[in-house]
Amino acid sequence: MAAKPTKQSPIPSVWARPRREADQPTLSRATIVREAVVMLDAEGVEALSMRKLATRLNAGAASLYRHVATKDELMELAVDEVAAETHVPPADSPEWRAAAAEAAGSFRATALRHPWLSSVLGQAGLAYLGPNLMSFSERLAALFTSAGFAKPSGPIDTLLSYVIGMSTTEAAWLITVARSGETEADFIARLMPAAQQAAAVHEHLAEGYADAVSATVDPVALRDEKFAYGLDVVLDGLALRLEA
Amino acid sequence: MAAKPTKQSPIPSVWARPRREADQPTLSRATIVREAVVMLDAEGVEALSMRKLATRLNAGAASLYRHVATKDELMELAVDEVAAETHVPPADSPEWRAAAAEAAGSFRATALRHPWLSSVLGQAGLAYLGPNLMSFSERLAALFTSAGFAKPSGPIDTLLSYVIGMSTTEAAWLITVARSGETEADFIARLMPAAQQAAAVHEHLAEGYADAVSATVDPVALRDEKFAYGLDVVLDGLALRLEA
DNA sequence: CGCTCGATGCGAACGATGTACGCAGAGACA
DNA sequence: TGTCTCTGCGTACATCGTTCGCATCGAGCG
Repeated sequence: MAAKPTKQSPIPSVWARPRREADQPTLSRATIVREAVVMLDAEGVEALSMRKLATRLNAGAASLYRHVATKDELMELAVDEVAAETHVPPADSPEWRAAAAEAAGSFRATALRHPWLSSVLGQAGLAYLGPNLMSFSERLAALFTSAGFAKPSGPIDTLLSYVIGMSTTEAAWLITVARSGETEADFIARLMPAAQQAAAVHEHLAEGYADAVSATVDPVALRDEKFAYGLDVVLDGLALRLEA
Repeated sequence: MAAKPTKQSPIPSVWARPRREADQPTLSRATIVREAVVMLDAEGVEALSMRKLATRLNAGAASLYRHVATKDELMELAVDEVAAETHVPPADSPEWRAAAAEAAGSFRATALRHPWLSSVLGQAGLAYLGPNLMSFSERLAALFTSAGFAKPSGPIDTLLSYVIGMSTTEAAWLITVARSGETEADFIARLMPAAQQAAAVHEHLAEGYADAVSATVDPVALRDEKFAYGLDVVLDGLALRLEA
């Protein structure tokens, strides 16, 4: 609605009156959250303001508050919205390790697809009660109990902590890269001198950086590998617990 | 300096002129960062504004920008400031597992002491190059290489990811609790009905919540235990890698 | 001793933000 | 036709991060 009415209210005619526009359905919690996610993906967390979001929806800023109590609440809804993208294999799959690995990878993938997610997860208002995150946990619980763990909360928390921690770090890195406007490889190349200088005092770190400089490989593959390594470590540790 | 001069510049007398106050040394990057940490600890991340911080330092808001380029930069400095509180045992300690566990616990402790840390870590501007965080990594690298790992970056990233993930979750929870003004136990009690209802649809989760309700134990001890479990899992996984 | 100069502090202002208030129109049901 | 509820929104307020230009200070130098 509201196809920008002119400043002064004009002739009070039915025809001049703004008509509900059919293309943009109506303002609703769902449309608001969906558009918020689009904006967050496109411009990051600090570019999302209630006013800009409202403008995108052909609405006034105050209108949003009819469907959403507060911006923080909007954020929680946005988190749960993208949580729907995660995928956990069914519990009856024969190999629990592969299933857990796939669930973990799926979480990481959505966290990297929506890098703002990680910044928001650390914020206060717990979105952990949202239906989609809930069902993610539930499916993990099903997976681990069917795998033989007596109490699945231990494995769940361990796996999720690792995945969240790694994804947060990666997402923060990706945001920084994106902000530079360069490709990841170029950004790394430009950052190396400073990093090396900062690491020069620390013998063990300097060694690692020296390696990194020679390896001009695909940075994406490098991150994938790093994630896989830690994931394997965690799953190994869990497997050990399964035999007792 | 500047003990609030009166609005109109009064009689231009030496005695009326504001004098440098000796008790509050001077405005400097160090004092600013230190006070910022105090405010963050006391009132959380959203309560820290440049104006309020300046007022606390008997200064004008604009003055802060002589020592700090931007608020984001201040935050990075604050992160590195508290990173100095972490502790890693010397590399030559006989038992690398105990040493790694102590380092991890130390990180978690400071993350819980400064719950705003986790929210900021997920934010963009990488503070990972700060000197204190650097030396934390360095000491971890020393520890793991001395333990026998060929390339310490794998274990470091794995361990840190787990610790960061778990601490972030815990800190977010603690912030929510603190905001309620209740004790953690009371808050849990008040939250249980809603959580149970939300979990009711999910059979495996409902089970876990049923457990939690009967266990009216110390919530702090429960969190400690949860952290220790996951930490053991990670260290077991790493130990496995050491034998190959 | 007097002058200059760079460093430091800050009042005021700008644009943007999240949100409260109260009115206006629209559809439902009497 | 009249009333009531729901939805949209113009306006306003307090607060925010940050910039600009000026005032002040102390050190160095002639």
